[in-house]
Amino acid sequence: MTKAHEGNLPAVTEEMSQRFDAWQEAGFDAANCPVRDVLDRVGDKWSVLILTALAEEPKRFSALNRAVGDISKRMLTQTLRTLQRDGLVDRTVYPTTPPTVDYRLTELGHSVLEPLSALIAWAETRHDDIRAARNAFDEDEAVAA
Amino acid sequence: MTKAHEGNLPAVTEEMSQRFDAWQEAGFDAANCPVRDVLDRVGDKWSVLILTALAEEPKRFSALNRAVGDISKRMLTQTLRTLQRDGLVDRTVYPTTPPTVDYRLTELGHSVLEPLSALIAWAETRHDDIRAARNAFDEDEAVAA
DNA sequence: CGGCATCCATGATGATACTG
DNA sequence: CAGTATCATCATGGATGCCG
Repeated sequence: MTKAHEGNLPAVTEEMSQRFDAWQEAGFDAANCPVRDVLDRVGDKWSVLILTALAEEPKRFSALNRAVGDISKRMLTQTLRTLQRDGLVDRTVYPTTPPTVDYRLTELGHSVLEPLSALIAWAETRHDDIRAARNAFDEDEAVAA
Repeated sequence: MTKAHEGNLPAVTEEMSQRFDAWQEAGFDAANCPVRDVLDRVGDKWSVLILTALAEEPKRFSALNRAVGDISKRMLTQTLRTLQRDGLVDRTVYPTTPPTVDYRLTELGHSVLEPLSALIAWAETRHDDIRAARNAFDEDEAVAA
């Protein structure tokens, strides 16, 4: 019954349970939850990619479009607007013809790279484990059927 | 033009741009992207909440149902299945009548709490900034209209 | 170049009822 | 208790075409 993780990560475990208890007591209003707010942006299809693309230097709309790859102009515009609205990205228009617009991370946008980078690193180092678990699960399922 | 964030977080910035370059070179297959895999789970409506609820101790289905709050049995089942499939959660059935089932984090599940906790902490400390940015943005929009 | 408006397909989520 | 099955709904995202 005892798994390999008994007592391995007490600090974070403690942290998370306390957070959960706090949410419980506060009633946990999902509509106004900071975590949900952030995860909505982190969880959508393009935000993380755009944030990453802007990490090094500001980029223009069309440069972003090329950099991100197969994103449509519609989604690029929409995602950038949301990131801008949330204060993660700054939009600058230069009154040239044709118009020139560039996007850059704000201080807030830069600061989110830190926790985000940790999550991405976890994803990359642990992805093999996820894939293995997935294959095992699907095989068991196939046997059961 | 120079913002307050010039040269503030060089390490993470560097990390992220290198990651982005690596993705570019590799062709960035979105269908088989580790980050996308993780974000899909982190970004959905219930996974983080369930992971958090299971941080301290294993819980039974109905206990989870109560703990998480307004989740439907349907979504609880579905989310738990996915978490189990990805190897983050372990499901144990005790052959009693009526049936007893409990869910607990695997080592992999525990390990993701670390980067996740950092992201949640960021969300909670920076949420005021996000809200402020959002209000400012919406006001400007209202003025323009 | 940097968008916006429109339409549409898909998947995610919710409500409800039923079951071993 | 711990689900499954079915249907309805809604948000997300893609395709296309137009504009200053």
